[in-house]
Amino acid sequence: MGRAPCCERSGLKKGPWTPEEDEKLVAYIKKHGQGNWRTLPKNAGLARCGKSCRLRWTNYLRPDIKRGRFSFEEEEAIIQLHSILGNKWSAIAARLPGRTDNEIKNYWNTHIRKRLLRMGIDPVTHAPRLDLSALLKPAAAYYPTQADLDTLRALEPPLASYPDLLRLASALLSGRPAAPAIGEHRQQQLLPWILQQAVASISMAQHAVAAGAACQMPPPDLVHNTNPPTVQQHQLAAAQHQPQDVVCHSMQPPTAGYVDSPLDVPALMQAAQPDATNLQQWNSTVTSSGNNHNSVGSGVSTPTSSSPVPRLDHSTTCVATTFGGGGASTDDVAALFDMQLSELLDVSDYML
DNA sequence: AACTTAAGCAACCGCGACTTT
DNA sequence: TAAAGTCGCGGTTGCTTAAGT
Repeated sequence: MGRAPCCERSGLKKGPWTPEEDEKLVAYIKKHGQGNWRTLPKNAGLARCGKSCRLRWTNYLRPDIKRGRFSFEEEEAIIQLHSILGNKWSAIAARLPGRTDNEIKNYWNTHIRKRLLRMGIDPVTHAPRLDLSALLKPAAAYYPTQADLDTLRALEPPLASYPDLLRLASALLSGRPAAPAIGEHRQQQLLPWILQQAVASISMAQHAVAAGAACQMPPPDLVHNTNPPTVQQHQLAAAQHQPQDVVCHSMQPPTAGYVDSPLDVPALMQAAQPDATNLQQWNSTVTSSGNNHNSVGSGVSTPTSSSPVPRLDHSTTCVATTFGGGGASTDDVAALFDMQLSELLDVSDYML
């Protein structure tokens, strides 16, 4: 069944198309229709192979092609369709009006695939690479506002440099043997709260710095500092210099809507050894400032607050996702959490 | 300002499926 | 029925541009 590749003929041009070539191709197809790609280039006066012409037309020149950034809805559709169809880009494109298979394929490889990997989801099987369902579900319940994301993204040093926060989160999620057991349900409920605290803490610290406060913490310009300020230090500094014109929506550990009984904070602090002292101070600062509504955090959102931005809704996104029983150990999850907390928050690409 | 690196995207290539002779 | 021809798909490459140093 041998067949010579159509582009092997000598003298045919390759590479980027010129505006003149585009014009010729469009004019010909408008007049004669697509017809026979093999004979089209010759008839249209193009020194190209038919394959190249077809590609140029279907991927770029076709009048019904939609240009510009993929919408959140389109991205959701791609993920869902891919979970069902796999790498059948043409089949996926057929369900997304105005988008080409090539465009979807490129977008998948450069954006979606990376994001799924960051979230611990295998982009091929759409299953978690570890058993992260317990992490992803509460993360999905937290809807960062644009202000939240701006705060986190502008953070110097980055969020990952806050060992106290990360350690607390890891301890809570791993349920270390030395600590009182923390139920899976509680762990799921705690993650959004931890993320909220991160945003609030950082925001408070930044307000303090902006106010030019003389405080007990090192200056924020610590990119190269091997000992970045602790959350506690930020909190202490911020508590002394709270602006009065902003309101924090929620600075308390989750109650209604999140947990069905009060948090046992001392037990959690015990779980967060060896930095329990720092964390206890930090946490008490956080919780005590929760009721006065004078604390800082211009955009800390609660699950019930309305958010102006598209929401990362895993219940929709993962509709066709199979959460297999990964069987990862709690240490695995803790290690992964240490590494990926900040990345789990990186949903800024969903912002328009 | 110059250089390096990374990201995005258009285009190419090889192959398989389908159609025609 | 088999060879030849055509088309379309998916993987990959390489160019361009933006961002970082």
